[in-house]
Amino acid sequence: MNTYDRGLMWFRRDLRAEDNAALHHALKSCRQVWCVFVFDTEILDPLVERGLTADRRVEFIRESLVELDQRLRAIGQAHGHPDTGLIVRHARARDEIPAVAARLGVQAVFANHDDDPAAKHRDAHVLGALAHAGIMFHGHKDHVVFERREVLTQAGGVFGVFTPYKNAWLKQIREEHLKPWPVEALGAALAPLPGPPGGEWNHPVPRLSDIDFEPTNLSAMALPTGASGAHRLFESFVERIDRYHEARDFPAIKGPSYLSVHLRFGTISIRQVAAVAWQMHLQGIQGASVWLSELIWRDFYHQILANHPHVVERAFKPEYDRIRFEHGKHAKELFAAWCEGRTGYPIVDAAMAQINQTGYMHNRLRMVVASFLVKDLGLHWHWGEQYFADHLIDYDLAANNGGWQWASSSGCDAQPYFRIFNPVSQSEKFDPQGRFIRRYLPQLAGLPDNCIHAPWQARELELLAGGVTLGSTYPRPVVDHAEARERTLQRYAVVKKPGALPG
DNA sequence: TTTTCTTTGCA
DNA sequence: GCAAAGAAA
Repeated sequence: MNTYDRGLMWFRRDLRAEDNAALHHALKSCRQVWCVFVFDTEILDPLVERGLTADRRVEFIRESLVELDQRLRAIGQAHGHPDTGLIVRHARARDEIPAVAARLGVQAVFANHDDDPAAKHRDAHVLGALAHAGIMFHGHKDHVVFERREVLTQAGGVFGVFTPYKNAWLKQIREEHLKPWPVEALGAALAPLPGPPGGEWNHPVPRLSDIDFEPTNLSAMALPTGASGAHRLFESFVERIDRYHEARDFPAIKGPSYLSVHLRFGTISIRQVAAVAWQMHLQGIQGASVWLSELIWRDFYHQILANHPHVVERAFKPEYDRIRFEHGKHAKELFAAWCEGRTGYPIVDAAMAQINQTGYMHNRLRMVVASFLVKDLGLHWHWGEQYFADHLIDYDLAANNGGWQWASSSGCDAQPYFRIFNPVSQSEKFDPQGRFIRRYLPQLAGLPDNCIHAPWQARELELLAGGVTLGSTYPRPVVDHAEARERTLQRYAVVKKPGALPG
């Protein structure tokens, strides 16, 4: 009945032991399955070399692996196999997976698709090495609802605009696309960990220090890790999902699901959450429809990256690569001010304080600070993209790149280049009482609501009463928005094709 | 998932 | 003199 005697399940961005496509298929088609996760030195060593050894993502992964290991043990135990669990390695994954597969004598390796260009490159290498040893490699769709070329235009092309993509997605979706891939019932195929307990192949999940990293403030934050943490967040989000459409744009209130990091690392199944959102959408619950749209954006950007991997290096729209951004000494100073949250625009600085202190930023603010970096400071969107990549706990190449290309107007279905956020009106609109600003910029907390969005316009008396001294306790604005806007319109004029109408 | 400027309409 | 509506970026 089994296709294989022995198999290896390789966990990557799918750190859960439920509704997991590759794990399901491994357990179903092999008599015995080992489970492995590799802390990939190809990814981690550069972080160590750059001194970025306090990384919330590494800690999130580590905590989530502890739970995954426990869960695999519990499932094995329920089937009378007491010695199962997760093998955790710290090595170069492209070499280690073939080595582990050979050591365990498996006939097949199972993993879920990862369409990041670097991951695809790594997987191609692994597949080659495995093939050389006569071992099969099975990849499965798991991370998104529809991947690669599953949603296409009537002409058979890849969608480049969101709305028609979304319409086609909604037309195509069926219950069966969201059915879970069960794991628990198949647990009898989980193999005992090799070697003696405590040995190289049978040890607890390493501590951060074992892999040259150090703890962050993750444990102090209200961000629960692992599959159990994801479920808690999802349960509490479902209670307020009917208000999502009204609440999601206001960073001071609890509008979002806060599931992004869990979807990033697969501690919750996209099918599970999309099924709930879709059912509620069909019942006409507006908040659920809007949230489902966000999940479709996620699929959209993943299929853009899968089909147009050049977006990592270049603008989706080639003419946008003609734009000359600032790059001199002054540009670097402006960039440092943006990174450190001292631009003088409170909403921008509060948002940068949020990412710096927590590794998270509210989505409305991601748009605001991205627009500010590109269209107020005149800096290349790659700079901001890289900063987010280094600091966001939920950093995902497809979504982050899509977001920055959108903000810089260079991407698919991006906002038109002349759509330039005004940081003050965004602040007034989405943080009207300055509650978010006060939370992250306590030095401005004493200002009245009507001054907090643009302290440089406040009267001297109000600043004094609020305990604010511009240029000392809080910076003056590093650029004038109206002037910057004019410069940006000039800068972007090069994308206009002669004779063609913009937009 | 916008902003800004100009025009229009009403007082 | 203002707000609403419309056009342009």
